Amino acid sequence: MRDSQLINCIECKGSAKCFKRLIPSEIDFINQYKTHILYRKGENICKQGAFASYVIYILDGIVKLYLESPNNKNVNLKILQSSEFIGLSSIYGDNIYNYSAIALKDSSICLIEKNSIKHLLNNNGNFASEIIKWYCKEEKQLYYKIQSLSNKQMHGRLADTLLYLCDKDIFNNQIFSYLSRKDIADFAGLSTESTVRLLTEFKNEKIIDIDGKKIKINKPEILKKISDKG
Amino acid sequence: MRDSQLINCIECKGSAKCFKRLIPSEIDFINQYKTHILYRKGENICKQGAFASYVIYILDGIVKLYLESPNNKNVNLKILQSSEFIGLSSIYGDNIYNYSAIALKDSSICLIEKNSIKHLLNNNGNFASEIIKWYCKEEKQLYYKIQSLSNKQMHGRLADTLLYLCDKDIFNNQIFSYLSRKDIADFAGLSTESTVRLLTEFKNEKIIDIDGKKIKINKPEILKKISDKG
DNA sequence: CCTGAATATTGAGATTACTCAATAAATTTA
DNA sequence: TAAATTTATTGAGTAATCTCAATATTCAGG
Repeated sequence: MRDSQLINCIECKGSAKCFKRLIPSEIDFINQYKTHILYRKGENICKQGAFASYVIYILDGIVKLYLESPNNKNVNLKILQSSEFIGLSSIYGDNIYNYSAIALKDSSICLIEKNSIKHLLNNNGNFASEIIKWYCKEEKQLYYKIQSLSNKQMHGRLADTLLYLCDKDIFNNQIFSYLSRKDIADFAGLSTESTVRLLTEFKNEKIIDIDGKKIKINKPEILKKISDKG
Repeated sequence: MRDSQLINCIECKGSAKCFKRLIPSEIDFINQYKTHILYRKGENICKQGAFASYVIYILDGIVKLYLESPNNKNVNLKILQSSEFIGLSSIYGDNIYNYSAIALKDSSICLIEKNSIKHLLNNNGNFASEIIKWYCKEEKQLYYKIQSLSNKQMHGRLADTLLYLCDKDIFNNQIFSYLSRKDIADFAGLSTESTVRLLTEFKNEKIIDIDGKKIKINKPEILKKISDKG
């Protein structure tokens, strides 16, 4: 589904902070090099290892970013929503996506030609600065993830995952309705069974409430303590 | 030890690619906002959680970057050498270092005022682009690390670590003389004892050669296979 | 060159977390 | 709505990896 004609960058409401740093002629420029697509729930938006000739921008939707391994296990990196980029790093580097992304619900996506973004980066330091800001945040999250995965055991890792997925500043509590137990497990780096067992344990200790797929944190302080202890 | 007077950015030979994108007046500018310091082996160059008011640039040396956890375990992120930055992400973000760095041998370091870098980023898209290039590479490495830590078991993780540390394009084979078994363990996310046992195992299978601290890969194909299998 | 401290190695036992299998619940499809 | 499929849950056994303790080796300082 393609409708570049219909959606115009100039009046686009889903515009990220960095686009606000562009002057009108630059917005016009980028408008020529983008395509708009609707992805259905469950569809792959990008595939780890595939050629990356455009940068993906989420206008509206929920997308799961994850890494695939040869041994057929996945790690979930993060959930992306409106106004977020996928595949920025393909601008430089290998011309290949470093991760896979899948739509968790129908999602409205813009594909932007890599070279047009590159052009803007070279010519507009303000725009580039915003992108660098994005990388700063991103980097910090990845460090946090590495720390969690390598230094903590099950309880701590699941606590980290729940604290992330229950963060009100990022998600509304609907997010769990899009996630399976395996999704949660892949965030925490656990097997699905271990995840289920631990969730029940947390529930029995009244740390969380479980209602079908919905999970709610009851005692964030305790969960934070579990996260810190590892 | 401080000698900004002596070392001048204009004729500095340790200059990274991004600095080559600066015009003379900009180099002059940055020259005013930097300090040069010598760190001795074993000294902390930056500390996770500490205020970050400058960006650190390695003129010459070997530096270990690592994450600390509340539960007193470390993960090693990477070894940095000449012409590399530390703490770039503090430019935006929290004003705090997200990791610690320690000198593995006497290292010559430049401290550059954060705001002067920020100024250049905003005004020189070419410079900013080089920094973004750096982030692209960085991000990829971090993904690889996450994948290794969360999807692989001991053998695969140690194989990844050895393949990294033995990479001729990055290090000469001296690098191991600066690393303890615990350092290697912290790269692979293993206990020191498990690391030692596995190294012996690899040695007995003639996959690697061990001579004291020095480690050499004998059969890279096999090690890669172990890495892939996880 | 000797001595004390730090690092490396090995073994045994304990713990963590996984896998496999069976069952239950939820969701989709016909 | 019923059947088929997928997802979630639970239990039991097993594999992976860690911890602790003992010993050996290396390294640094006097």
